[in-house]
Amino acid sequence: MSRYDPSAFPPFAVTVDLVVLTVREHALCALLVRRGEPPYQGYWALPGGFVRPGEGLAEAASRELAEETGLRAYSAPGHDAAAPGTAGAHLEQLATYGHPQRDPRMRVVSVAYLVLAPDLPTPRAGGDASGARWAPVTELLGPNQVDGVPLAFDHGLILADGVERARSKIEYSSLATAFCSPEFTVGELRRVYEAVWGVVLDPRNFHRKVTGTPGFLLPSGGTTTRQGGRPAQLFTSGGANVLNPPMLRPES
Amino acid sequence: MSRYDPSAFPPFAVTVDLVVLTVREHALCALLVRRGEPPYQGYWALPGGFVRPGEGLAEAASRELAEETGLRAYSAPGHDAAAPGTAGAHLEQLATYGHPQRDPRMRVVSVAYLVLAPDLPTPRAGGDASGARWAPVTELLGPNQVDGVPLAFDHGLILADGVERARSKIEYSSLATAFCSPEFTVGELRRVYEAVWGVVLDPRNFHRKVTGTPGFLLPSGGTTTRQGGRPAQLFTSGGANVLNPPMLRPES
DNA sequence: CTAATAGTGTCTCTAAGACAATATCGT
DNA sequence: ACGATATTGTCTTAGAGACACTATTAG
Repeated sequence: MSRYDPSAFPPFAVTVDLVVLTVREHALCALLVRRGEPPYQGYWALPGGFVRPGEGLAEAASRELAEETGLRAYSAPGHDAAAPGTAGAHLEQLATYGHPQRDPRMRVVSVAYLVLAPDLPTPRAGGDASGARWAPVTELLGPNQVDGVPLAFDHGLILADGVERARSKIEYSSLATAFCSPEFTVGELRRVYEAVWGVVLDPRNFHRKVTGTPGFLLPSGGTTTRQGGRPAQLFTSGGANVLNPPMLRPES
Repeated sequence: MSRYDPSAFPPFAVTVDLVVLTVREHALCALLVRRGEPPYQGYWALPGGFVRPGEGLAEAASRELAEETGLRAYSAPGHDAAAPGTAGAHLEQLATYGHPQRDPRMRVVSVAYLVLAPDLPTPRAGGDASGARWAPVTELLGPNQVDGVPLAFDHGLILADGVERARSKIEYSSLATAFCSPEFTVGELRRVYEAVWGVVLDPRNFHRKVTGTPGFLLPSGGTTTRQGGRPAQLFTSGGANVLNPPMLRPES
């Protein structure tokens, strides 16, 4: 068989799976859906589905995200305005999983995408999922499980990779702002870092650092007192893709 | 159609493409093969090929690498001993490319892998390739081309992503040692950084930095004078996956 | 000897971490 | 006033970059 012979290719199914992360109540949470049919019926799984003919991979991920959560995603550059009543979310490709036996029925290659979203109302169940929930990732990692039951397929592994990507990427990019509303305070951003890394940060050093890193934050002019205490300045993301100097994770 | 209905999936072909990088004569070079058949007949392309039924993705990448170069690859953890007469190479997944029209004949999703190898004898042409060569990446990037002709398919984009991954990953990992022979000197390692980043580094500060970073280098005891001048200590890779503090790319 | 590369030391400056102190709100 | 959060400032220390200097080889 020649290298690119189109008439003799082995048959594969291609799916996308989504690691959708948000910060809720000071904890990093992942979106799970309950499978309504075999295999793994009744198990919790990552949202996802088949890539359609003629549809790009990121496009498929974006579509599945909208179907299951109503979220509108923007890929890395060029933040599309979100439609009214919906919120924007960061979307990027994570990795591809293609172990021959990862699906018991047939050969499935799944391209996983990572989505970072601000805190949202409880997800709506969409598609074939018979339920959806946010679960704190600390409960899902380790022996990956929900109430003692692991996630379907290799989704525990995919989730772990997604969480690790998010934890490392907020070090050297302004991606942590994707977990915040369009306007946010330094304190809110700090609580995002604390939740994602699972650490406690010094508010004074954090403030000096983020406001002193070029391109990280843009003052929007307003102030808010929604956290109580002295009113805090509001910022929007400066959109810098790479932070210099980077934010450093403690205890390393 | 339900989310994972195995009887109604759209047909995809799945391939692997390889971005194989090495440092030759103080330049970062990529391995290209010449296509022997349409489409893009006569164009230079990345090595690659179909994933076989029952074969994992990394396994397919490893097989294609061996077929086209004789290189034996090791995935990130657990460096397998290379077979006699062959050299080991680092292999990791890069990204997946699935634009619906990326192959003019049919729907092909390609999982790209990044391979970092020490300098080697000129590659042997294998498989259907009617030729193979190392090309400096500085000539291939920008308006991606070889002698004014772009690479086949979207391989220019894949190559650019692979080079960027290599450039950023040697900052915070000991991966640069994958470009060196098993035993190497600090000067040889510095020339790797200079070639990959396209910069000139201060030999004195570089020496202080790499020898002072825990887990980066292990003294092997021997010395060599293969560079001329005062004999240099030989080191092996310390295997640290994450460098702390990281190597910093100048001019940022 | 000179040329070349290896390796050490010294100085300056940036920035991280540990705090003290002040500012401005809700109650 | 009190408690909470925001923000500024100060001190100490680690580490990056510039660069003088010494060490050890080949020719």
